[in-house]
Amino acid sequence: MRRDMSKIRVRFAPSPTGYLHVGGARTALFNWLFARHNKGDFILRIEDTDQIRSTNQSIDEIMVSLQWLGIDWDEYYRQSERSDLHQRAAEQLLDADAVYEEEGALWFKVPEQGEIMVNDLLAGTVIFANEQLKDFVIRRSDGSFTYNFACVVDDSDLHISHVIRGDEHLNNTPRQILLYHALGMPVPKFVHLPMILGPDKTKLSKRLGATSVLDYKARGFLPTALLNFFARLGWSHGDQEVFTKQELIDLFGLTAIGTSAAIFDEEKLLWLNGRHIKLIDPEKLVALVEPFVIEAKIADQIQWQSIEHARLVSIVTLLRDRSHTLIDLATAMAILFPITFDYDAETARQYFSPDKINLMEGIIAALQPLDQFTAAAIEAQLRVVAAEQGVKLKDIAQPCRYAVTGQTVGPGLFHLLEVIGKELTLQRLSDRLAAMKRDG
RNA sequence: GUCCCCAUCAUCUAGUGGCCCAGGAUACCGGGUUUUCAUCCCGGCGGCAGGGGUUCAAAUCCCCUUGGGGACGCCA
Repeated sequence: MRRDMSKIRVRFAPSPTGYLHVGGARTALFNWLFARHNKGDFILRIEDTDQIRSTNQSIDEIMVSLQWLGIDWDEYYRQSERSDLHQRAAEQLLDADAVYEEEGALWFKVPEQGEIMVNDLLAGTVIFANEQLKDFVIRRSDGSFTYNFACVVDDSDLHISHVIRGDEHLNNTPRQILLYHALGMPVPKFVHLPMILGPDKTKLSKRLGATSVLDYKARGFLPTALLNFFARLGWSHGDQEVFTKQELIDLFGLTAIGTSAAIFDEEKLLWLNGRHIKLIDPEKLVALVEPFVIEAKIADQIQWQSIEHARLVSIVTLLRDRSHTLIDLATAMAILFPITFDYDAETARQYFSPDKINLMEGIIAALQPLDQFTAAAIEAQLRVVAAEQGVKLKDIAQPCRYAVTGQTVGPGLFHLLEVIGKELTLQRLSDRLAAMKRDG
């Protein structure tokens, strides 16, 4: 087989012992961006040599997570299916007298003297003394191969050009280099990424929870926002904060990666998600928010489909300015559906007091005759009512808004009413008026 | 304990010896715009961990201290 040896080939090599968390996702992203930027290959290799802890469910979840993020791979391998390769390499070391057997396990002999130099593209040259490395197992007594060994054999066999991985692997690197040398294989370039720490400043762990990529999906984050956020944890491009996926690919480079660990700050992610929600095509936003509307039981499938598509596009365009997540957006969309609001007693006293009955009647009378229920027409009519009643526009707008949306805050009222539609608007206003008369 | 890595506002970061008595972003606090809230715009708060060097000049280079993190498995 011929290969272009200069081609950039990187891999993401997760162990399938749990879900994909944000630290792993960031590592995957940096590898992927590096590959895509350089027109190289991105390989997904599942490191499932720990047969006890590895699960298929975990493999599925990792793949689903990556797919959702939009990180696609060019090749896929499972380390456990490559044991023939590992076995041959082990025998090669056995023949070379580089390993010895003890209690059924195969141990690699580390020279007692000397030192091993790691040339990391980020950390620079790091020197390890052999004496503190100690011999290590490459094949367990059950016949399976350990991480350090399988990793080296696979990276070598797959012609990985750059090993881009978390900082916590830096200490493994001298052992791996020793293995490359013993196997007579070329050593790839190493890039050890600074870690992502939790809010407590310790290593992100699966035990801590809430760091799963899929959790962020469920909480209404956009994959592009997450990608953007992950990229900015350690990587930067001047003062730019918001990046599209394509910009990330175009601009990404190893030299712009920092060296210190970063803490995962959800506040900023929330802000960034809001920015991406404003950036995305409204048509796509409609499709993205639908499952959240259904999930939250704001509307069922039938009700959702009963709304004209154009109205859905209009409403998300109006509502997205104040949405940080798709859940925010879905929640705000409740006004489109025939639900009853829980009017807060105190707020209702303010807007629906008996002295407001004339006002409410005026609003209804003004909107009732409109044939074209458009924002412009609604605004014109409501301004007339305000003038006639001798009050400010807000004194009309707020009671009207509260009656029709159950909220005191929201998008511009005229456009909002247009999207909600004449029927629902008038029905809600009439219901309120009736209640005001009854209670008053 | 041993080894390794790291060190600019609370947080993410720009900064590769002079352009920096340090810039941007989030958060927070004011103000403006608006029918409300948000968005948006303007302003404010806030940092080069400490100490030694090197240099005409250091956030930037070197050393030490301190602090933080990681690794020390027949886990990955």
